Amino acid sequence: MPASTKLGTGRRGELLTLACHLFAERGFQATTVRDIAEAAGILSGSLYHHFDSKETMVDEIIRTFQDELFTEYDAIMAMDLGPREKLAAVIATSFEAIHNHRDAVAIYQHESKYLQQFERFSYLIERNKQYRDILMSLLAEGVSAEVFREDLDVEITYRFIRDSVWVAVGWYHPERGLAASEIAERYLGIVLDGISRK
Amino acid sequence: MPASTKLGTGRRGELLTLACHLFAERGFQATTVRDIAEAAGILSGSLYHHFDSKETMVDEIIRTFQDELFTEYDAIMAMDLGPREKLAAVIATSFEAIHNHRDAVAIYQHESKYLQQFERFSYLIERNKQYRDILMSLLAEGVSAEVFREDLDVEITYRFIRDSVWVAVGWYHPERGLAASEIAERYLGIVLDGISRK
DNA sequence: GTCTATACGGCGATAGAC
DNA sequence: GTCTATCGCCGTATAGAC
Repeated sequence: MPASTKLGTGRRGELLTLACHLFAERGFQATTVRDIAEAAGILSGSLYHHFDSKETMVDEIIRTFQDELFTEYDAIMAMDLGPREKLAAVIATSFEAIHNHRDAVAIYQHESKYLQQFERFSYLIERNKQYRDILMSLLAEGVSAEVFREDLDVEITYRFIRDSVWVAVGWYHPERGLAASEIAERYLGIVLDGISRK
Repeated sequence: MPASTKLGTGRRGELLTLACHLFAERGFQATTVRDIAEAAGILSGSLYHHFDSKETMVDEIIRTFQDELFTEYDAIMAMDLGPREKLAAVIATSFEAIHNHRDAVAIYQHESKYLQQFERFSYLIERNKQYRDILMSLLAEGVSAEVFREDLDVEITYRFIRDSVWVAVGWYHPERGLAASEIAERYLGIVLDGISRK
């Protein structure tokens, strides 16, 4: 499946996909409405027939992506698995999201801090909390269940996993390398067992 | 030592420190020369008595920081230590850089990709190569010396360490938590031995 | 659904007075 | 070393014709 396919159908969806690609590549602020219009072969004024503003575009892109992603996380959390297996599934799902929605992940990764300052994007803060709850609860549960080290710093480990997974969007390009599932597996190998020889 | 202290003395250094802070907080593009001037209590035109352009400012900030950082890396690589100890020292030095030069690290972290497109900042690409050489050689040496796992994916591990160390600038604030050396130690605990209970 | 034309503001940068 | 004043450009967004 190509990246970023679910941004709606028709002309609106097409324009959103183009915008998504440009936002991911150049950054939200650095991408002008004229850039987006040019990529679509129209003039900037015509964009406003489809969207209220540039902010509306990025809003819709991020919302669509996050709604799908967290639906998948919820499904994993509802499964009858141990914390180690759930953590593995969450991480695998994250790498698959990078695979399937690379542009949207990149936008979220790079523009989230900037966009959070606007009321309109307050849901980004909610989603951050939700993601934090997922990872922290899995880590804590894993420590209790004695599958993770008893001296694990849950807070630092959470941040460490969160950051190191999502920044992979900066270098992971499935078409020129490993599949998402293989990357996830190797990543898990490091996080779970470390790089030291036993 | 407070963050970002070595940006020169006198008025020029003061202005650079202010700019450094704003660039780190709001981003390079989102920070206007008027913002910087206002923070300094002067008008935007007056800035041009000290600097050619906004680009000159960020250039000087990044160069100063990187020159110091890589001097430290070079010193570590020249020491008579094994790969595991050198890796530990490189990582500890990186966390100390986040501690001592948080703003400069944030700027490098967030603006590097954007700035690299200008010839003026081609040294950023050189520095990336240099950093990659340091980590990759340590990892490869560690595998040969049988201190790291023989099946280690050196390329992925390099990216993983690079990314996860530097993104810590987004959340690590020494004044409200652990010292840099303690963070480095816990980080190393995860990377070297993983989170699984043995 | 797109174009023409344009408003309006903020941007980086400059020249010369003080 | 700073201020006054301003230039020229480009940003988002709008109104109305086609």
